[in-house]
Amino acid sequence: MNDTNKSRSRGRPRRFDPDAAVATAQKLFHARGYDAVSVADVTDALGINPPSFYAAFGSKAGLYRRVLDHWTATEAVPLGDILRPDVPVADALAAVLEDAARRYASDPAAGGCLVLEGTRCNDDGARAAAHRLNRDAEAFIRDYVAARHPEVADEAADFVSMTMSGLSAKARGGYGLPRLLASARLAGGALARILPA
Amino acid sequence: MNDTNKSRSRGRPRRFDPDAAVATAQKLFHARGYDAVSVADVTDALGINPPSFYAAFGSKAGLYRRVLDHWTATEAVPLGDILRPDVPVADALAAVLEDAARRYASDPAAGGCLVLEGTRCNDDGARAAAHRLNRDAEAFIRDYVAARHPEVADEAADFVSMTMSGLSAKARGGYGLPRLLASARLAGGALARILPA
DNA sequence: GGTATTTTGTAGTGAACGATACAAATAAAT
DNA sequence: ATTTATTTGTATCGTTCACTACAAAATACC
Repeated sequence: MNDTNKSRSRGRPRRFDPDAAVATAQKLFHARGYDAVSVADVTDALGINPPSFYAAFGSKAGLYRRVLDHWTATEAVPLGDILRPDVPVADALAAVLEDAARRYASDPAAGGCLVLEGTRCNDDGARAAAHRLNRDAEAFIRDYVAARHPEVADEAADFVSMTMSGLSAKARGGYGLPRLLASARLAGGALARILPA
Repeated sequence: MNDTNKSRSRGRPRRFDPDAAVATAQKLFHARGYDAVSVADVTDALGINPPSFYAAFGSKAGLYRRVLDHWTATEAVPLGDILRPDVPVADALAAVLEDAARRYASDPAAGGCLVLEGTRCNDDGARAAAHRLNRDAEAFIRDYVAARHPEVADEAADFVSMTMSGLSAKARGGYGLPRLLASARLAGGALARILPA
């Protein structure tokens, strides 16, 4: 509201772009996990000092929340695109698993899914933020299945979610694309048994 | 060698039993994970002081290694019992997944598999120890499958391992036995497609 | 009983963590 | 040019971590 360009940026200009900083921090968090990345790691990578960091992001968890938002907008599995109403449900869910396998393996330096791995960190606020995103995704999948197969919606959504967690864990453990893809396809095939076209 | 009962225990006797201490520590590590358990947490739970702890276990990672040994001997999925040569491979692997689901859900306070969760901790030594156990289990499964279905041994072992990681993650996330079991059975069913009886 | 040996309790080590106090430095607004 | 708001660099703060030095206490051996 009072953030018009009238009273903006009086004084020394920022030496860094917050959006670019979020992208850099995302790489760090993705590669090493929330707990293993210190604020000093971030400030070193950005070439800034702690006060600038806290002025921009408030806290380590605050930066992580912005990283999660950036991730969901750019690199998360696009559930809204894949879960189409004109495709058999089993095929759509199998496509989600395949897409997850490809994304988790796309960056060998990174490790699995930023959100799923974030749900295991030791900071309450950061873990809660990641859990919230994960629950939203699970609910989205469950609702998609329920529209056509309500009696197995919970079972199918749980299985997809469980498989994505397993794929993410294995990606973090060093599995490459071929192995992840094979496991994802095997899991996807299982869905056809409870979700007839 | 010179640990005969001749030169044993001169001075004040131990106030705690190391074996019972390992069991107590196992509960702590299992419930909260390696990183979230401090040495102070352990010494408080045991009613001992840090010097006694370090005299008995050497280090936090040293205690963890003993906890892992105790776990594999008592609470790990008994692969040697389940993977029998007189059972169809697909059935045996499905039984492994079911057993894992039951074990991971058996203690609501605990979270998943001690070993699998340990592979994600931030201590190099502890993580390596957990990874080693996990690799051994994977190799055991792979060898079992290879004896009768060598062409799909890697694929099947990867899938079982990935599913166990997913089950453990979901157990840690709060899923109860019914949901874990449903996902485990769905995954087990997928194995029948590549492992004909 | 005296002595040797081991564990105990207290206290504290250095390092790393997330987060700040404070004043010099800088550039827009007047 | 002066003022004013903001960021910067430096130097921490307080806490927690894994781990240890040291001396008093307690028991087995002689």
